[in-house]
Amino acid sequence: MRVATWNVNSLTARWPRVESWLLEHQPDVVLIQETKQTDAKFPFEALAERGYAAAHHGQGQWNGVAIFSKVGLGDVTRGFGDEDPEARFIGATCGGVRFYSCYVPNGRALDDPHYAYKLQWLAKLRDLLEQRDRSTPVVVGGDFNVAPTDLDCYDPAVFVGATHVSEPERAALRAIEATGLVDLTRSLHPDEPSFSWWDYRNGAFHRGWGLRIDLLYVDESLRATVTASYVDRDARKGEKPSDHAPVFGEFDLTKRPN
DNA sequence: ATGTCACAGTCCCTGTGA
Repeated sequence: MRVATWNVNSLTARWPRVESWLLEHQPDVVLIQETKQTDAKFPFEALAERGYAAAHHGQGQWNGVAIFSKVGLGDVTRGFGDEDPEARFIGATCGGVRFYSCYVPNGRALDDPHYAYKLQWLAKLRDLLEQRDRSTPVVVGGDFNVAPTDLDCYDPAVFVGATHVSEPERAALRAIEATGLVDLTRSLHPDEPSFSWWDYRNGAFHRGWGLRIDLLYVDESLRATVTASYVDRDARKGEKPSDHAPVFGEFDLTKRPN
C-alpha cells in the first residue's frame, strides 16, 4: 500500500498538478490538506475517472481536508464533533486501515490567540487518538505545522521565539506519539532532515531553507509493515507548485503481526 | 529576514493568511 500526505495550497489552483501526480505515482491513499474550496467545487468526478473514491471536509476560502482512495473508502468522519467552524480534520477507513488527514492550525505567533487554538487542537487530536479502536490499524498524516526536533529545521537559530519549533508544540506531538504512534519518516531515516515545506519567498527551496512539518504517524501494528518513506521533491519544482512537497509511506500489509 | 502565492472583494489593486 502506497500512502501520501500533501498540503496542496488550494486544490482549485493545484488540480492540474495533482492530477498528473496521481497518474505518475499511483498512490493507493492520499491525505490532502488546504483544499480551499467548498464541497460543490471539489473534483469528485475527475477523481472517480482516475479510480479514486474521495471524501472532503470543505470550508471555502480557507482550510479544507480530504482523503482520496483506490482501495475503498467508508466510515467518514469530519472534525472532532465540537462545532469548530474550521475544516481541519477528516477520517475514513480505506483497505482495512483507518486514515486521518490533519491540517493543524498555523499558530501565527507565540502570543497570538491562534497559537492557543493550535495547542488546544493538538490536545483534541491526542484525546481522539487515545480513545481510538486499537483493533484497526491507523495512519495519521498531514500538515502538523510543527517541526518535531531541530533536525527538522534548516536553521534553528532563525526560529528562536517563533511558532513551529516551540517546546509546547513539540510536547503536543510527543503526547500524540505516546498514544502508540511512530513517526514513519524518522523511523526509517533517523538522520536525514527530509524537509517537506519551503517558503515561496526568498528562493527558499533552492537555498535549502526548509522544514519537516508534514508527517505520517503509524500505529504499532503497522510499524513492522513499513517498507519505504520518501519526500517527492520534484512536486515542489516547476510551474505553480504548492509550497509543500508530498510525503510518501509504503507498507507491506502482509507483514502485519497476528 | 522576507525576493511569493492564493483568496475574496473594494475587482486589475488591496488586505489577509500562510
